[in-house]
Amino acid sequence: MTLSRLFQFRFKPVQPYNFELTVKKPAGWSWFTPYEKWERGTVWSGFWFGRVPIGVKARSAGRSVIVDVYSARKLPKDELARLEHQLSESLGVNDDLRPFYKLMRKHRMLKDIVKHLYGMHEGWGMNIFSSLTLAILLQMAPIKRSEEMWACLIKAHGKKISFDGQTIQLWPDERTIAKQSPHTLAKRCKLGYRAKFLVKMAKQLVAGFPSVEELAKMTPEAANEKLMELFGVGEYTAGFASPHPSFSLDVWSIKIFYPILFGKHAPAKDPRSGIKRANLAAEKMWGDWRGLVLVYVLNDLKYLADKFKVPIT
DNA sequence: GCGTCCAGGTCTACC
DNA sequence: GGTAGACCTGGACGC
Repeated sequence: MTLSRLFQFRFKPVQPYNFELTVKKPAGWSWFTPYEKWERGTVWSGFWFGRVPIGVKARSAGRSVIVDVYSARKLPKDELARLEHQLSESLGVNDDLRPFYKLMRKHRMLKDIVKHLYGMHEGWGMNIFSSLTLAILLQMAPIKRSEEMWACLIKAHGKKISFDGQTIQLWPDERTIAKQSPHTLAKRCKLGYRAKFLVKMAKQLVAGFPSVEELAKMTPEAANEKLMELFGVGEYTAGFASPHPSFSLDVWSIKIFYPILFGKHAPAKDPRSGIKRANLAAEKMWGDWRGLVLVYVLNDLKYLADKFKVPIT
């Protein structure tokens, strides 16, 4: 599908702000889709905005971020305003990180991370189904296998969009996945039990579900509860997809956070058992900033491993 | 080469 | 409401 240029948005981020660190995280996480392109300070990416595939070209210009928006059809004014708002949230341009940095600098293991990732912001995903799909494919699998699963799923069912001389492949949308047979999906992309989760969840979303914006207007707890009504979505997956910053620890990240929170390694036999205690300690230590602490830590793991012997594998 | 374990969770049945 | 056990798959590991 070929898209035409629709509009240009210009954002003035609250400083400090680093565009490259924000859209291209050091840990390798992409802005919207694993198949977006990055070249000399410019990113080409895309996402589903409701039923409409959207392409974006974004770059930094001085203290501004310029985003060109591409679409196959014109959007009414109110939709355009919604898109502008969601893009500003996806770039985190309205967030003042200074109180967060003040907090990070108090911790002996975290203070240097501020220097390494200064100006990196975290934003919303633009599409709930894409975020949930990613989280479900991360369940109970080493990262390499998760990558194989999403590569196959996007190749088989993701939409290709072309704009500004680039072709980007999007995550599959919920209407496409809702029509698939879980058995076929499981066999084709080796998704295992996750195929049933994806198809049932897609059907629930097609039947009607709050948008990212509506979830953002809820309290973090209410948004998580709503997300957990979806089949296959537990606390971890809901936290991953929620527009509210969340502190979603899993069996892997608890091993990293245990030394940061308690100064010792997680229980070797059953690391999962420490998750509840770690969540309470993080809330006490960092309050509402704990979600961003998680993002910063996961994007500077090599430093933590080298300097503090934190287990990262 | 073969069997077992387990990984960036969640659901279900059972108590 | 709390808690085992099952769920896909494939790589790592021990023998």
